Amino acid sequence: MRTGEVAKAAGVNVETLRFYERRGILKEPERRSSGYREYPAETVRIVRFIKRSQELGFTLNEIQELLALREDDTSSCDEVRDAASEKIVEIEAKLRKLESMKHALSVLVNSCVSETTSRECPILDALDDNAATATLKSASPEHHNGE
Amino acid sequence: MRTGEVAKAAGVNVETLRFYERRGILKEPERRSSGYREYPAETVRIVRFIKRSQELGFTLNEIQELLALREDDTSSCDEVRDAASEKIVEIEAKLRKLESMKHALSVLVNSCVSETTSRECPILDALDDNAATATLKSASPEHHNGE
DNA sequence: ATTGACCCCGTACCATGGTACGGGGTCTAT
DNA sequence: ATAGACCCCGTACCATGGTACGGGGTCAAT
Repeated sequence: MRTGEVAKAAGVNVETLRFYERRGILKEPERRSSGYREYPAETVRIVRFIKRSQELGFTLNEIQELLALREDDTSSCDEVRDAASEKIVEIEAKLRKLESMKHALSVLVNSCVSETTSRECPILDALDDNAATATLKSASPEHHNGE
Repeated sequence: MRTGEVAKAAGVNVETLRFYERRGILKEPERRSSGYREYPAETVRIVRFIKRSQELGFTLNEIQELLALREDDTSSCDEVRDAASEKIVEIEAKLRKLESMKHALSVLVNSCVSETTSRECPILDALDDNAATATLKSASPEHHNGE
């Protein structure tokens, strides 16, 4: 497939493909004698994967790691397994946060349905992971500077 | 609370608070006669909410909308309910994607445990939402340019 | 009344993730 | 053989979400 085809099928800009290649997230495809890139069909799926992953809050670096897990025939199986497990943990954390966010919004919707005014804001409540009390303590220097 | 206190408690930079204020995502706090900002304790929770939401792939604009849902006493309850419902739908979509991603990684981990080589990459599979066939069709101009 | 920790403000800069531009070759169809 | 659609490359630019800087005022303790 040529760049335009891949781009269209994946719903991205042609430039984006070039960008991903420069970034190293897509590996360099074959070239025709003319210099045109010739992508394997798989590329479309990879690009979609990237886009979806981004929507879920993964950075390109993280996505690159995820993609590295496949095609990692050479390196040890243990490494791959560990890396994947780590990602699973991250994903589970995201799932929990989303769930609590969803819950908060549900409460909001319901309170809204039942009464016509006067609801207390559940949004912040539900997203305190250490809950209520933490607010007043001011301490706990929990940097999540991570990555 | 003063800026430094809020920043520390929320685990962000002081500059970030100023930035959020400029951006309009945090409303302008009271000022002392000296010009010092005097934040309500609640601000800490708001800022944490922002940070967590970002990790889940929400943009500051979206987060601003979410925050607008609380404290929307003035406007109609219907509006708030609708907006919240909309967000819930978005969140559910994210949840599904994360689940399928998690599943893909689990498959990877398991295949890795059982055999020591030769696994076919489940990562891309699991994240095709329209699955396999879509790849070869090239058509379906499904822009998710969203917003 | 001065030192140190904190706050103010404006402005500049940074990384990430692209997008756009523009001059040029390629490829197919007429 | 020439137009129109596509591709190449490099470089510049953009929005988002901050961070850093620097010159200056504030505040509490000594």
